[in-house]
Amino acid sequence: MTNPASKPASKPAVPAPAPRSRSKRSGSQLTPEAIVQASLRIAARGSSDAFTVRRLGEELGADPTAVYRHFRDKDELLLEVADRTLGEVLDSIRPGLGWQDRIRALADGSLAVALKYPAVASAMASRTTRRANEFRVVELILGAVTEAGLRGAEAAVHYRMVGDSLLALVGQRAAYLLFSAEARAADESAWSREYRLVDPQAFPQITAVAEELAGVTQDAVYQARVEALITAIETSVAQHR
Amino acid sequence: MTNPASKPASKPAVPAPAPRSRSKRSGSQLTPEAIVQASLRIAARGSSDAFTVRRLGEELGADPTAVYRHFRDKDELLLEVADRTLGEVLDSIRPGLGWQDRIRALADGSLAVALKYPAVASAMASRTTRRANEFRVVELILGAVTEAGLRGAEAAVHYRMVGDSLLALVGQRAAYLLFSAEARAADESAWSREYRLVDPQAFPQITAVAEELAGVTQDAVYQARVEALITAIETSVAQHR
DNA sequence: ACCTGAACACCGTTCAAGT
DNA sequence: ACCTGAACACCGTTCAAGT
Repeated sequence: MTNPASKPASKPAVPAPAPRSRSKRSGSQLTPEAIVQASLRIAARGSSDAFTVRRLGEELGADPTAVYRHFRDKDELLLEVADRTLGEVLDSIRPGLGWQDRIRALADGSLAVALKYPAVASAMASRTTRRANEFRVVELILGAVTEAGLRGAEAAVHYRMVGDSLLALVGQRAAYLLFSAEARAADESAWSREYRLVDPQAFPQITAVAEELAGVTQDAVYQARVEALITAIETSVAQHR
Repeated sequence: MTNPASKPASKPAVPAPAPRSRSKRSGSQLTPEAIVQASLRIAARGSSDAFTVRRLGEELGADPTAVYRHFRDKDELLLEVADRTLGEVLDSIRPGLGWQDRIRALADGSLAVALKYPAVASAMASRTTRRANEFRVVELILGAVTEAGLRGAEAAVHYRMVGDSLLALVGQRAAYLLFSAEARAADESAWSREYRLVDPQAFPQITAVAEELAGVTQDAVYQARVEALITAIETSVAQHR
């Protein structure tokens, strides 16, 4: 209902009268769907292939500017692509879970999809698609906080807490994946080396846990952040009882 | 001091012995400090002035490429500028607070500074400066989680949870501030209008709290996210007792 | 109706040339 | 030793021209 590619390939099995002359010239023949699919392929290549409209034209075998006949600008295309990836997230969540596990599954699925299409997740960290699948995600989170026991304004603000936090969390991970190997190496050396060489007088706390700081994994931080959201909901429920 | 025409008509009344020949030609005479200060001025102008090296050259009254004599690339300059803004955050935290209020003060200060220099906060949401003031922030957060009662690996992972979450939170708010007015309006209309027009059959949860969703303020979400971090630390302390 | 391709107004960065 | 300015390799987007 909300998807723009609403033309349903409606020609049935009966032989089409004219084979729709299309391979004539440059073979392009664009559709919004083809553009979205090409965008997803490029985004899935991660840092090895930038998601630019010129690269997109190449992938489509068309002039770079041809996409402007189907999308107002690159941002509108990005919103559509992002909503498509949200569909992948939703499809990955199996039914029948309790509210805590539903949030965990949403977080896990979001992270997996964000790492699959890092350019999309990184660009969407502060955005809202306002498209079909986003409404489904909102419904999912609201269902979870309601099942937990929150109502009204309390449910609304906790939905926003969860939604914004997950978006930021997976956006951060995706952006990290897009960094140059050099920048990532510098970042990791901070934890593994620089924090061990700090002045113990000036930084006693860092000195005390320098070893443990180097051992913290991204997955441990991810899990702590997701569990913090769940705990916050539980705490709010307990307070409003 | 803020005007770009920095030629100060500097010949004083009394003839200085050797006036350190500098105002000779183009009057630029760059230093790393002057470049950082100019960057902060530009960043403080928000979305009305993009933080580009060409704009920076203009602000300095020098050729845009002159900054490359003092910083390896734009990223290194950004890291230096970001660490400077971290100093502003630290200066805003008054001493003598308990660990919870220390985290709240850090969050409040970070938000204020992020909204003051949105281009910097937005670019740093997934980064680490590895510079002096960042070490001070790490020490502050570690001190808070230690005072709360966490030790070793548990303290380390909770430090990362707090640090990464605050970075993401204020980065999101800063990025939102940089959006075009048009994009912001579209975002707000989602909450105030589109969510009220949703199909009640397909989206019962959204329908139930559509009114409250429109009423959620950014400040309420911000507070919920900060309190979630504090609650997570308290919960972890209670569990490990 | 849709695609092409030149063109525009930007980016960050390099490098030979100036002083 | 430091700054300049042309130049390069990119961006997203517009628009007249093609078919």
